[in-house]
Amino acid sequence: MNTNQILQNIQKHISLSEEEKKYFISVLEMSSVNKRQIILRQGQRCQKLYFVESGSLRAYNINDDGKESTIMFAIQDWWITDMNAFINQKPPLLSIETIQESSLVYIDFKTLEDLYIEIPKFERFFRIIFQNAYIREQLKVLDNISSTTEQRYLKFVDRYPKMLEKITQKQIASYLGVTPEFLSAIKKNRSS
Amino acid sequence: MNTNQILQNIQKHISLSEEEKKYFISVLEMSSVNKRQIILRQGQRCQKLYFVESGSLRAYNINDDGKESTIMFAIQDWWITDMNAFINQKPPLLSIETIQESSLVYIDFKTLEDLYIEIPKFERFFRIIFQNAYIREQLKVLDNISSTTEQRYLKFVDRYPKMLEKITQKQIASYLGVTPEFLSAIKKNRSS
DNA sequence: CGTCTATTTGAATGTACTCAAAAGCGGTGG
DNA sequence: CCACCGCTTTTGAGTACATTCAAATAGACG
Repeated sequence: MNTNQILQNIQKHISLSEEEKKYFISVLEMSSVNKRQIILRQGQRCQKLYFVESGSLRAYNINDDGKESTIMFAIQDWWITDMNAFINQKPPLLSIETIQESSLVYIDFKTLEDLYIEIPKFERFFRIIFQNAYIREQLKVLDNISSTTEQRYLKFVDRYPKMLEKITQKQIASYLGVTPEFLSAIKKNRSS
Repeated sequence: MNTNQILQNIQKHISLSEEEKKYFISVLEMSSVNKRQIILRQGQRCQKLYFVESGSLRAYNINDDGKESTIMFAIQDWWITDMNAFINQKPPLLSIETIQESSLVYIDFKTLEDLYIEIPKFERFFRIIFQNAYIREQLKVLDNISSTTEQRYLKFVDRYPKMLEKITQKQIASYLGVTPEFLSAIKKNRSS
C-alpha cells in the first residue's frame, strides 16, 4: 500500500508526527477497482469517504424520470463520496463509479469520527477540505449562472483535458446539464 | 452586546470554558444595520464573516449582462459572507445586503486565523459549519436538477415563510433563477 | 463479425426569455 | 391627505434555447 501520496496530500495542510502518521495509516483501507465499477449505489448505504490515489471517478444522480446528472468528477488527490449520505447517515442520492481503473484509499464514518478525537489536527484538515469544497460549489453555481452552455463546455474541456479521452460525450452532457443531442448540436455549430 | 445567542449557536457543536468564551467574545465586533443597506459590495474587499443575530440578508451576484442572481438568504443564526473572497482574499463576486433591519456579529479574516490557533476547538466548529454548507449546496444543486421551477417556488415558499412578507417577487425570481415575468406567469397558472 | 451503445441529424415541441406596455403599490413632498 | 414618482408586478406577443422522439450512422468491444 502506497501511503505516501495520501500523507503528502494531508501534509499540504497539517503536519503529522511519525506516530500520528502511523496511527492514521492504520485506520485506512484501500482497494483497487476496475474501470466502470460502481462503488456506491444510489439508495444503498454510504459509509466511506474515498481518496483517489490514481484513476478517476464520477458521482451522478438519476432522478425519478430516469434522467442522469453527473454532479462531480474526481481525479488524483481528490476526496469523494455522497457527503450528505456519509455525514448524516442518510440513503445516498448519488451513485459513484470509476471511469478508469482506480486505486482508492478510504475511511469509514465511525473511524473518521474517532480520528477527530484521537488527532484533533484532522479537524483542521477537513475544515480546509470542506471549506474548499463549499467554495468550489459556490463558484460552480456562479459560473453556471453567467455562462452559456457552449462556454461551459469549453471551460470543461479546458479544465479536465485528460479526462476527455476517458469519458463519453453523454457524460459530459450530463455534467453540463443538457441532453447529448444538444451537446452534439453545439459542437456542430462550432466547427462550421 | 448580546453575546448569548452566538455562544449558544457555537455550543451546539463545541463546548467552551469561561475563559474561552471571554476570549472569543473579545475578538468579535458587532453592528446594527438598517434595512436595504449593502454591507458587502461586489468587487470591493471582503474581510468579514458575519453571524446573523437578528434580521435577514441576501447575497447576490450581478453578471456582465446586468442580470442579478440571488445566491443565498441568511436568517437568524446563519453565517454569511462571500466565502471565496473571504478565505482566499479575492475580490468578491457577491454583494450582500440586509433585507430587514439586522443585528450582525462579525469577525475578520486575520482574527479568525488567530482564533484557530488560540482555540483549536474552533477548527471543529467551522469544520462542521463548512461541512453543512457544502452539503446544503450539493442538495440544492440536486434539487434544481430534479424539480421544475414551479416545484422549486413552492418549496421556497414552504421553507422561508417568514421571509415572503419582506422580499419582493423579483428577488424570489432571482433566487429561483428565472425572470420576474416568468414567475408571475407561474403564479397565474397556479391560481387558475 | 455482430451486437450494443454512443453520436449525429432533423422535425416538432416546450420552457423560459425579451421587449414593451399597462396596471398596481408604496413612499414622499407639497 | 392626496398627487405624483419610481419601482414592482402583470400581461401578451414574438423569439431563443433546449428537449423529445425517431431514425440513421459510427464506434467500441467481446
